[in-house]
Amino acid sequence: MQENFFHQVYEVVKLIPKGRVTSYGAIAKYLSSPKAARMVGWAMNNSHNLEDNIPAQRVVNRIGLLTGKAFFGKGNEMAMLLKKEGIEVKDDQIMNFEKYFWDPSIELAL
DNA sequence: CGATTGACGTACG
DNA sequence: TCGTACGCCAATC
Repeated sequence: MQENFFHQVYEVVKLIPKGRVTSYGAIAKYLSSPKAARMVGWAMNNSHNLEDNIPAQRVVNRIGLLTGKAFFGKGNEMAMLLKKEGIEVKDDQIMNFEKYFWDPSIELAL
């Protein structure tokens, strides 16, 4: 367990199961900072600089929109990765978002 | 070193 | 119900 907010974000993101997605707010809320969703996004941006492979494609905004797809390359690689995991993505929007939603505050909290 | 921005979300008018 | 303001913390200008 790390006390750094950023590091905790990375830990949670790496724990996201394949074929599931979560939101910045859900992670922020899990870290006891519901309004710190922006920091989660920032962490994802910085994650590209990390050696660890952070599945940032599984992290989207609260409505299931792939807001950060532009950071995955020129094409819609982010949407493609999600589709490969069995997630339905239409026009950068995850279909049945609630169905694929993975809430750390529920899945990890005991 | 001070001000602004940023892969968001909640609160308030 | 819709629109605007603020908070979160670090990085960048």
